Amino acid sequence: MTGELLTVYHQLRQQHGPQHWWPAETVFEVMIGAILTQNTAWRNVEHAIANLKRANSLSAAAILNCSVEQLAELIRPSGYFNVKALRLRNYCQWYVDAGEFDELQNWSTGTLRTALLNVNGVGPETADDILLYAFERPVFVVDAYTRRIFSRLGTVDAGIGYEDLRSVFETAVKGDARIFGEYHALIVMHGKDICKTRPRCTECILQNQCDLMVTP
DNA sequence: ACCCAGGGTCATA
DNA sequence: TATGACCATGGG
Repeated sequence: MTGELLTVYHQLRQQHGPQHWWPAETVFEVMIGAILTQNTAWRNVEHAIANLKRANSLSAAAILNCSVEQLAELIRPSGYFNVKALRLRNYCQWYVDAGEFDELQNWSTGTLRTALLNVNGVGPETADDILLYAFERPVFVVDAYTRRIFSRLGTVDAGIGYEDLRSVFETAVKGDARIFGEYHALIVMHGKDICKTRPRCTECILQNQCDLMVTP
């Protein structure tokens, strides 16, 4: 990794320490969590996943065996429960049809990404979450924090598109999945634990400007 | 009471 | 291709 992106990585790493993401017990839990966390606080997703576990429904077969109404009720705390229930079903149907992890593991990253994006309810960020944290492919997950931080630092234009910003990171970072995962985790952690609650806190290392993270 | 969170789809111009 | 409406809970 080189340049400003390396500098910021070290600053975030020094401030927050190692993250060891994604918080999940299995690769399937990563996939479900990636869908449930769309525009939703992770805390709410934890409740939904706990409900699925309690109902012994955290598997593709169990989810496909539920009615959408039952599924929606289980994931209610994660918000958008009606659309997300359909998205989970769409994903699980594709996953089972494709041969699940043991088969998908053999697909190239490009083929797998295209297939994921073809599932209704899986967009670029969700696909990259799954590619990185479930399949351990070296892709960078771009989120709202990434664009906000690096456009304000002047690294990229504020209106840069998802694919262009992903390309900037993947070109500069050039590492394995572990480093991509740590970087994304650090960006999210910086947003929700420090800058969100303490605008202008003096502990922030990003040019001493925690207001970088405050919504414009 | 108000604001937003680890997005994505669909209709419209 | 580019905006806008819509989805919905829980914590600050």
